[in-house]
Amino acid sequence: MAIERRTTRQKEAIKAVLEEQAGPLLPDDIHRLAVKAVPSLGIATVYRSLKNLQEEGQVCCVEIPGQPPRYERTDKGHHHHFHCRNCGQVFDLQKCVAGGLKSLAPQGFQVTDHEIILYGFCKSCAA
Amino acid sequence: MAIERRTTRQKEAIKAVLEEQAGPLLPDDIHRLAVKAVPSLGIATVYRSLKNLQEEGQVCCVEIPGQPPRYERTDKGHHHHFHCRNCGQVFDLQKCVAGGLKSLAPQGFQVTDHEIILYGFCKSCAA
DNA sequence: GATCTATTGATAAAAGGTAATCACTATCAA
DNA sequence: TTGATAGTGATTACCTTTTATCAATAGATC
Repeated sequence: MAIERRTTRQKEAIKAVLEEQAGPLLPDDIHRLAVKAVPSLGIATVYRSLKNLQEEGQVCCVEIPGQPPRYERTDKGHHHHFHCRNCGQVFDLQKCVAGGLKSLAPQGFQVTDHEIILYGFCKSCAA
Repeated sequence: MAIERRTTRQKEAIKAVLEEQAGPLLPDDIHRLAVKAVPSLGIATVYRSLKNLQEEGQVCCVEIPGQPPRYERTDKGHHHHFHCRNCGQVFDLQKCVAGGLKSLAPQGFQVTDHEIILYGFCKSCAA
């Protein structure tokens, strides 16, 4: 039998944080933000909830090279990310240049998907 | 005073492996290949040499999201990578669509560099 | 060849992020 | 309200990659 899922303040707080925030967040960021709603929230619960939300398809993992995984809602559609070299924050990009990408692969290679990451300085840090 | 650098069979073997191989390699791959030339080679020496070669600018680090760092020569110029979802190998791509990329960033964002990673199946694994 | 000391190799240990444990709490159907 | 049990929180354990340790080895200079 499938495990009976219960609604808890902790899960709701974690989901709310992911709803509100635009870009992908680190487990630690999520914890720091969700603690405001549920002060007793432990980091273990954040990891557990993220795992569950991933299994349920509500949340997905975003990996920036050399950094631990971040998490974001899956309902944002295909997009890529910008990583600020100053503040470390990750922002969503709206558009995608996927069109020409497949042509980059050598003959015989089969491209199923791709990742584009821009690096630089975000609006606040560039100023 | 700067540290006096000595030429050793170990360092030569590690550099040779990086010369011969096309794509970026994991420290463990480098070790496995270089051991053929210097059977006593330890993994610690691979890490030490990679660190030195990086400082000297001869080698740079390639990071595929969710994977440990790989290393490759710096003399290959600007290029990106293809990661095979089957065999896990990483291949170099020759071309780059950098042209349109800066337009992806929001107003006020300053793009300094970028990363493109294609995923799929390499020639051998697609067959 | 002798000497100095950078380098090595085996190992232990660190670092960073994640998962397991377990007693306690709180959800929810009855 | 009650009872069964999913969920929680603090902590420990874990896992993988990387670095530190240290006695032994081996380049480079004379």
